[in-house]
Amino acid sequence: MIGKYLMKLRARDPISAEEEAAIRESIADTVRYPADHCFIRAGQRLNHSTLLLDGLMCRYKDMSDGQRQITEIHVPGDFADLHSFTLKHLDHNIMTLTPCTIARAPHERIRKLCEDFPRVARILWFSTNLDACIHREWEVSLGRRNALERTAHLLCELHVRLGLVGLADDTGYALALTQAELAECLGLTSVHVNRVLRELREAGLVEFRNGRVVLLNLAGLRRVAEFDPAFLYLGMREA
Amino acid sequence: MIGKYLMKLRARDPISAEEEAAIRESIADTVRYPADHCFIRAGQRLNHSTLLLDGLMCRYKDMSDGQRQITEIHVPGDFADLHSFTLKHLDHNIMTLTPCTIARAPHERIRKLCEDFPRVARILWFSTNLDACIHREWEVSLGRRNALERTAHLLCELHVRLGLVGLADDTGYALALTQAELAECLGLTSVHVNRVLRELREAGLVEFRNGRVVLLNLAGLRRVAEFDPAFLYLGMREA
DNA sequence: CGCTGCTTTGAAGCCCTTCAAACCAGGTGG
DNA sequence: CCACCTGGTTTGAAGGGCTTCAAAGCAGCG
Repeated sequence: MIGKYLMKLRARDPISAEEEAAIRESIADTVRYPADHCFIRAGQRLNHSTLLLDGLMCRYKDMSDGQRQITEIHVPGDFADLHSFTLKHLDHNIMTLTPCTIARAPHERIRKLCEDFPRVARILWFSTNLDACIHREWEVSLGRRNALERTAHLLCELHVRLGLVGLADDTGYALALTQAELAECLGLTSVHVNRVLRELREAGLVEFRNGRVVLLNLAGLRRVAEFDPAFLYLGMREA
Repeated sequence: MIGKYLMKLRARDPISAEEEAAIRESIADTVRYPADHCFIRAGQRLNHSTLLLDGLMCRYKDMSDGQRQITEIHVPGDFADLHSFTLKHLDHNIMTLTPCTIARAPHERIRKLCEDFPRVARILWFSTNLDACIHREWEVSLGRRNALERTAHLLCELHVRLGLVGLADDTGYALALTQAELAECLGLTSVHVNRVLRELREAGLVEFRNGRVVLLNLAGLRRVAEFDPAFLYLGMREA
């Protein structure tokens, strides 16, 4: 059930059988949400964290004029709000983009898990730091990359992150996002995202149609984005 | 010596005398760096974390064309690279913006501190999550706010963060940044930052001259930025 | 078979960049 | 003590990338 999560953890750190069992025990129940469902609001007091098992969700902030900025996309195997364990309420909303299955881990159980297994605590801490790495890379995209590079970069990022949990291969991956949602990630308008996607398609790099990203030329796409996956810390970190 | 750090922690969580002593013991030594000195490079293996005692520093990423994006500014009392405790190497560089005094905490001591004091561990974890909150707010600025709002927002953020450690008051604060460095935070050119600062000055909101931010109309500045300090988690989080 | 939501395209305009040059203050050496 | 240099600030003019506004096209679905 939480196999994708363990798969992702083990891509970066070894996990013993005992640790795995303890992690599994921290899950209380699983729930299904429909698409476009905002299930965590900024400021709301939280006492559990949400592990995404299936589907796509995002963190976002609303502007007063109705615009929104998505600050991170979550793929299966991500803890969408593990940071609420220390923050207790969030500075942003979280919503589903597609129908989702999630598992819930009460903060009380996470606390016990961390105290019993300090190494697991560091791994959980690491995973929230990884969210910050993704945020930083988005800051670079939003601040310094033009629309084409920025879009290409996001598609590369999602390719790697979905690949880690077996949901992407060399040919591409399923991505049930609208162009408007992409625009909300990229700090662009949906009109311009549409033009950029056309440009990427006509350049023979990538095609995004009917909820699927088809990689026509991955090396070329990465070159356009100047994509370096190092920010995702794929290898083992300890000696 | 690490008084500003404790001051900042206590703005958000109570710290007992015993915990304070343990935190103090995790510091090995203090060092001084000159201005504009890059002392941590992306990818470099790290075995200690850097607590900023005095001065300003920043995290930044370089682009291939020589541009850079600053992803966060650090003020005294900030752990500039506490995340290296779990990441072991960083995805970005860290450099001083002014001459700085820092204290160094070996990862080995942080590990012991966390295992002996799980509550302190959660507070340290919280503080890296707070960096992520700041990153998210910058994503919103870079993605959705125009140059005027974005600049105003950053000046408001620094006002609050410096105020927390006694380095800002109602009249303003010292900020030894160049307009080019501001531009690197804001995803703008220094030319445009200059024009925006003039606009803020002529609107009677804020004046930035000779390394000092003079607040002429804080309420007005916050209104322009639509600044809400909630993302900095100033209050106590626990019941 | 006509909604509804998403995609696509065109035309006009604006915010910010680029390029260029003048200005200014502080520090250094003749 | 001033001439010079250097790094930062300021301003102008032109251009471009992205937005805005508008409307047509298209697919899935009741």
